[in-house]
Amino acid sequence: MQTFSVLADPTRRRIVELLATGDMGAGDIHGHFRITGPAVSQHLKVLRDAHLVRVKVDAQRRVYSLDPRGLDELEEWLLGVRKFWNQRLDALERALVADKAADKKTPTEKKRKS
Amino acid sequence: MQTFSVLADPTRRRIVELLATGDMGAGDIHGHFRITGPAVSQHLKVLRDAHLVRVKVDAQRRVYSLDPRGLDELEEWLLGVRKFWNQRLDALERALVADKAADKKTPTEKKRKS
DNA sequence: CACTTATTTTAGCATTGACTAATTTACGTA
DNA sequence: TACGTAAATTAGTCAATGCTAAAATAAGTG
Repeated sequence: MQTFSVLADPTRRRIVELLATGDMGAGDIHGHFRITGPAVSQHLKVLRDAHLVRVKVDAQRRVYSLDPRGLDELEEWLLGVRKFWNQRLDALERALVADKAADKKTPTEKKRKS
Repeated sequence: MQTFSVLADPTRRRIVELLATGDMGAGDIHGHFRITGPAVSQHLKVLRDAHLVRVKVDAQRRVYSLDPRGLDELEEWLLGVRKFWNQRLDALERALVADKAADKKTPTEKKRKS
């Protein structure tokens, strides 16, 4: 999961946001930033390696577009964490429901955490 | 969105994954890694500042748990990007459908990009 | 109060990584 | 082939950050 460190850079995040709105040549991307062309090129290489963007070569122009694989990987990690997290919350809720049921049988006796 | 740089560190990511399965004291977390206690403590501070975990003080023990806010922020960014991206794909599909409809009217004449 | 346990804070070091300037590669055109 | 444009690569610098060791804080215990 290099995806996180790749998107940790604000410039690279903005490039992804930019490409979400439409495909774009390397020069066009460069136009949105104050940094030099090589800097943008380096960021694009990192994004390519992480499968967050892809290139289509058209003569000496390179047209960049979003690659869904990178974002998918991100989402999978997020879902994985949430899955375990929700299982815990569900178990907690079941315990509370069971507790409430026990209360109903002996309403005057309050249950406390051991 | 410091969330990405915070989760860029693999140790911090594992701490989040760990806490997704259940709350845990700082010492218990430390037990899962080879690095020193202070290193873990520093990571926990970073995670706290990013609202990815929170602490409950119990005497000299600190019990850590997941804080949903951090992950929510992450998901919002992801959804934002996907939103624009899907809008583009939808527009593209509409164009293709319109193109196909035009083809139906004049089946022998193939439409090409501009 | 001295002592132990649990954890954080501080200081200093080593590595990583983002940037610029200079060079290189690749393609199209006079 | 020489030239111009588009983009990538290389080399070197500087700041950010993760680590350890040492010290500090805080709470319970003899």
